[in-house]
Amino acid sequence: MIIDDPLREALEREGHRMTAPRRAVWDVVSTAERHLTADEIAARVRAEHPDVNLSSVYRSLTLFSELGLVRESSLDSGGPAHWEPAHPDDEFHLRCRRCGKVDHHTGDLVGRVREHLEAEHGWVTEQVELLVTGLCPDCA
Amino acid sequence: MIIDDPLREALEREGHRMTAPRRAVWDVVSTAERHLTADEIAARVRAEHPDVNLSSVYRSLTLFSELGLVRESSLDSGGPAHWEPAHPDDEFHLRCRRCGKVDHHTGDLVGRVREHLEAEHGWVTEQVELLVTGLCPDCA
DNA sequence: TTGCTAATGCAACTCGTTCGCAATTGCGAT
DNA sequence: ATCGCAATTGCGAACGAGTTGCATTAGCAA
Repeated sequence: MIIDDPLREALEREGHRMTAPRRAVWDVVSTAERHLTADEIAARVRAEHPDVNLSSVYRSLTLFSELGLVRESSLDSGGPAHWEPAHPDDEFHLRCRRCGKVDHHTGDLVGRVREHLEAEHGWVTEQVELLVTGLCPDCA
Repeated sequence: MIIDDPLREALEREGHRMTAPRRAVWDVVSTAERHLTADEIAARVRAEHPDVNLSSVYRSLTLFSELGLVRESSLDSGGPAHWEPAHPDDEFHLRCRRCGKVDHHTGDLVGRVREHLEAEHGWVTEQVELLVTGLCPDCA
């Protein structure tokens, strides 16, 4: 018995249909060990569902991001976008310049940005994206 | 008499030639009141130099970013990249969701990220990009 | 001024992503 | 159950930002 199905819940909440492509895309993204491009997602989806089209993958991802299930992060400008399950935005990205690895890191920095901007400058903070590029412990 | 010419200095330092298109692109970017796309830069350049090609604008911008003169920031994933003069990276971006305005803001947050990651986690921080999306004081 | 090479203009091309449309399919109503 | 219709899909064509190959032009050192 499935006790927690965020995809089904989110779809029903907004009146969208549960379909095989959507299920498959969600399974791939939500269990991926790293950020995937749309192409990579399509490839993994097709291992089980060979007929799923790339456009459907894109459409699913777009919908999921509107539903708050996934997040698009264009770490390298120019290249294809990468997708990851949504996470609280006090988590940020660490990208290693040499090996390309992307880590997540959690800190209170994002919360501090929010407080500071709101109290001192009147900005209402909705989303914070923090990307740190450098060398990971292995490559340093 | 020109007392400070970062473009000429940077070009000479690495053995590149000073050309009319490069001069014009640099003038536009370095005096722009906001971040511009390559297309917008080309349009402004052509007001004075109608023959400058879009590819030359792209090539100039790519070179300038290697020289550390400009920075590419892909604030909206999907859309065209925006370009701005390079600035110290303890300055970060505030983008208003409603009016689209992009402000700069300086704080010690970026420095703190750097220290924390280096001391506690062994990461060598080279570049920090921080983008805050929300509502500016006018739109809130 | 000359000569060599970097840089340019132009057009064709790449590639990630989107769109139009006919065929399919989920799912609420019957 | 099954019907009917709108949502969703697959497919291919289109789109737009950015890049590249190549013949021509033009810096700049000698």
